[in-house]
Amino acid sequence: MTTIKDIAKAAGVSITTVSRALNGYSDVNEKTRQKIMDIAKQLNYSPNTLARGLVMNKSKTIGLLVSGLTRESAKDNFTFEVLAGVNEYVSEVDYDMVLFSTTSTKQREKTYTQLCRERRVDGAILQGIRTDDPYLHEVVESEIPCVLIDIPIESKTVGYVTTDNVLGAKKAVRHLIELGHKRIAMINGYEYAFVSEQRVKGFKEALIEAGLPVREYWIANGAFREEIAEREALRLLQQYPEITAFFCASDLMALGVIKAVKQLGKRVPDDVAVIGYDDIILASYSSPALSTIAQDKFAMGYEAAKLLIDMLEGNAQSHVKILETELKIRGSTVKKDG
Amino acid sequence: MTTIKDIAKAAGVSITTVSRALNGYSDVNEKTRQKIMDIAKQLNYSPNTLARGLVMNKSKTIGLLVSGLTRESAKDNFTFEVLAGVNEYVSEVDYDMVLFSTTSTKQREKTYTQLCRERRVDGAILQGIRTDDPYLHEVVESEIPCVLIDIPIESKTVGYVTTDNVLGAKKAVRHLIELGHKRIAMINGYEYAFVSEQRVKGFKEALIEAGLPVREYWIANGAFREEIAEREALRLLQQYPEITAFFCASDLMALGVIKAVKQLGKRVPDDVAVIGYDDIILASYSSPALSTIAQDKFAMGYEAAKLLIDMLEGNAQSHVKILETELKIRGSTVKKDG
DNA sequence: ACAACAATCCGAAACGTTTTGGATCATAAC
DNA sequence: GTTATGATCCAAAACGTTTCGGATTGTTGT
Repeated sequence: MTTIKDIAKAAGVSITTVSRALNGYSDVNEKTRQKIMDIAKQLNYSPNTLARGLVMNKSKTIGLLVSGLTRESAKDNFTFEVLAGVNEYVSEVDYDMVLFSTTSTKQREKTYTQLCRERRVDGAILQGIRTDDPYLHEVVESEIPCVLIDIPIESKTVGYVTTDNVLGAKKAVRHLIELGHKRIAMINGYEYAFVSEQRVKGFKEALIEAGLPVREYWIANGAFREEIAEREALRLLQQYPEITAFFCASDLMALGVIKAVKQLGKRVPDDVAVIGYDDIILASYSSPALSTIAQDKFAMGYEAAKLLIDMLEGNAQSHVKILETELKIRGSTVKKDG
Repeated sequence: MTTIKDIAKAAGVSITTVSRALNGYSDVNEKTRQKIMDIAKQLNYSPNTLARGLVMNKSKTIGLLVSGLTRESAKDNFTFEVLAGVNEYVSEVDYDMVLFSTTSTKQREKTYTQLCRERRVDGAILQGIRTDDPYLHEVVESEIPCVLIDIPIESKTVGYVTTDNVLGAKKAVRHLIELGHKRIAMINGYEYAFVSEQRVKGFKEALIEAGLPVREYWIANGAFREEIAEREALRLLQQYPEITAFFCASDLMALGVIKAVKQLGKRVPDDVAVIGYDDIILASYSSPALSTIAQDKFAMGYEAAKLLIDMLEGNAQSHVKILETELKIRGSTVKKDG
């Protein structure tokens, strides 16, 4: 592996000059620079990022900390698309991305902070972690710059990107109401998710706006899991057969709800309408296709990376980025007659 | 950030001793070791991997080179699951993974090899790259240890993991034949994919085994893309209405074929049976649910990482790992009557 | 002729580790 | 009493880069 030293020897200059030539400093003669560049190419030189990182005290690497990078999480292509978005921006600006995950079977004994510090990442993006995750506060309180996805914490070193989940939920519920639904239930995620708080808030507000009663007992938690949502929907439908529509805090749960409806011999959307949240791939392929609130997951990753790197390089205007959501009407919601 | 030097000072020993104590060498007194460990913990010490990597000349990091980490590729959860598998093993053995992708809009001007050498990855896993990708040979010919997914190249530094695609294809076609199909078409991927070569081989062998004619003009390339497969299937079905079944080299293409069949007013599986390959998430959610040859994508990633790291640490028995496939029968194939 | 200045170069230190090749000392063997 | 042995420690070099503070020229202005 050729080093700066080899180039220096071949070019008959000092390593200082080689370094400065390669890095575009102005105090090196254009002719020597050319010569050095040529030799570097000819010797097939690649700089050693470890050495550089060591002396510069930064690695041009960011960490993506995700929880739940499991076999099953493929269904929910959220993580994947965020990852793709992060990767996209990161490679545009010549950073690298290293992936950390907590779901290894033998629970990793090192904390996020330790991981970040050992690997000398310049900053981190956190995706999919619960608000009660102990690591969350550890990271936030450490001085490692980070941006959170869907958790609104802001400080000198932490920012976040999210969507307006209250508004998103409202859009969904208003849509159901416009279709003529008056008896709407909700399957939420779990307590320790910021988006859950927000979406249920939007749900209630939309009902109130329309002059409809808010029935707490028509709100159930599905833990963002398909089967649990199915079970809860089944329970609600049996207990309260008058329900005509479901608003779900995730598409995966909406799919579970659809199963529950079918299981009771009812039809979607004619007997019970269902609307989800996220717009995962499955949403448009299920039958009936799922109406949903679409989030641009790729953009969330992209913007998170952009925000983080802007913060790292000291040119971040703001530490928060709110993205738009969009109502997608498909087959699982339809005008209610009668 | 506390260093080994701080610990040395605090403990009143040399940095050598600290290093050796922390790394479990035997030539340090148990009492001093304890003291050093305590101080290290108390000072919240994390080793600097950059420095370590620099002197040891290895980074305990592997690169995952994927092509096609785009928004759209989420449909095809192949990449994601492989990634999850790689991540799983890598974190089990305390390595790290950095992601490289070629699909950045502004084509990354650096080659894979340069990326690998700059970032000082110890080895690389290549997934989803075509056999005619110029980078492929570059990587294979460089001395960077790597393992390929679904490309059978083997050398002192190169290994691969794949499945038996000939057998897999045979299983699929035999299944169709057993159901009574005699006029079977195939939608393949593209020329520059090893798996395509193999699957079409299996397709033909299965036909011959059963004494059925091989009609080259019933084999079309769908480029692993849903719309292209749909178009090709449409063309074939119009030109040869006698076709009663399709074997597709990927599930995504199979979904396209199903669309084509429906578009012609025919039904799946009654008029035309369709079987895919991969067992992506969508397969079990589409309607009808797609029969397919399942590959354990997570395991492929896991085994690739294991193989690579075994190679790196000099204890790889073999450089190749072949995984099993499994026929999954769902709604898109059914006993043919008449 | 001399000072001032710009252009171009370089030596050496620094970053935080690991490792080599001893040094020191106490104990055991002769 | 001397020597060998083992236990425990350490100084210094090395990894490949960046950068600080100057050194060496040649040119310009007076």
